Amino acid sequence: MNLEQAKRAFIDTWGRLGAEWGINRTMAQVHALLLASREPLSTDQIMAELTISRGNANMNLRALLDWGLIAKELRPGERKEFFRAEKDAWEMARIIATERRKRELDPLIRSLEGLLDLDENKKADKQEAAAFKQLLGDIIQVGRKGMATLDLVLKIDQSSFFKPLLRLVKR
Amino acid sequence: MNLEQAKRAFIDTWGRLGAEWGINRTMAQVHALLLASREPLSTDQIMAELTISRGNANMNLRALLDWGLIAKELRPGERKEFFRAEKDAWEMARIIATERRKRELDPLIRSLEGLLDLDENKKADKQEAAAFKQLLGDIIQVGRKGMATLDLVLKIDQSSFFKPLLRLVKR
DNA sequence: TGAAAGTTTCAGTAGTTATTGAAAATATAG
DNA sequence: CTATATTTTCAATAACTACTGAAACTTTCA
Repeated sequence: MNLEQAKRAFIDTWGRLGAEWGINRTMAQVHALLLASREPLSTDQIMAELTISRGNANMNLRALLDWGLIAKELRPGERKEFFRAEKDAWEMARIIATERRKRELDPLIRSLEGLLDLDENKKADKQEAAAFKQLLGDIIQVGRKGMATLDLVLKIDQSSFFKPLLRLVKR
Repeated sequence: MNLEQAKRAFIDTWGRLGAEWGINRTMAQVHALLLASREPLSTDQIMAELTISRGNANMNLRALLDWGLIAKELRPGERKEFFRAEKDAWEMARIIATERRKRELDPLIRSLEGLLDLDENKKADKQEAAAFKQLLGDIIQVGRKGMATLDLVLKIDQSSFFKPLLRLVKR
């Protein structure tokens, strides 16, 4: 397998991963393409590589920008916009985890918490309500603990502090 | 908000969560319904509660069984099958994490590893190939570390050892 | 063994999400 | 300011996924 094939396979795999975890397949593929590319790419290059339409490319590039996974890069004298991916794997993981948490987990936990203040009007409800509240409480606790651990892991790792610095030096 | 409304809201929220994280919405709703229910429920009860068809109910019940999130329960003298959900939140988390990892993350990491043994035939490739391999290596490392941490968190928590025992005593 | 109760399968369809392509909007250079 | 390059939007449609309902199958009981 040569480099070109390996890159293709990577784009494919990353796309599948995205689809499985609730991220648009094309968005993940565009991300992979930029990750695998030494140089930043223009919209037209991305369209050509992935054989997707301009609209599709534009939409997914904007989504990636919005997540903070890629950045625009302007070349002096060029009118086109180029895109470059954040390439530090830990930083990527941090961004993805933080974004998904912000967008999905936090609202979820908040709405579960909202369910906790139900009032039992009927006497018969009491026992059942207690069991239900216990369940909600446990789930919320697991959610919290999971998030806390994630934070810890992502913050503690040394490479996330040093690699960005290193990259600045290398350029 | 009374208990009935809170349960509805819980089913709704859990369903949304499922959809966001790549699990069939109905599957998550059936799961939530069983979680919120003190008694085990039959297929017909589930169909009625969620207003879904028999086929749909059956499909998603089988999927939940397959994941190990619910169990069949037979009542003496009854021909119908009843279903009961695993209710320990930590055990649930463990099951979901383990299954998703087994089904999705492990194959992913294996295929990324497969990409590592690419051969650079052209001299020009060398440098680019090195960068690409570095990227792959980093991603694999992050994946591994994430999984290891998850294992640790889920194994260490005391409640996952003691709660199942406790439940046996309570019955 | 046959009828009744219950479960599973699956082709067709509904519903949802992603993609296209062309038009509108915006930005740049002369 | 005008022409041109580039990006953005969005209605139409394609592609995909989930759901239904009825038929086939299985199990149980008399």
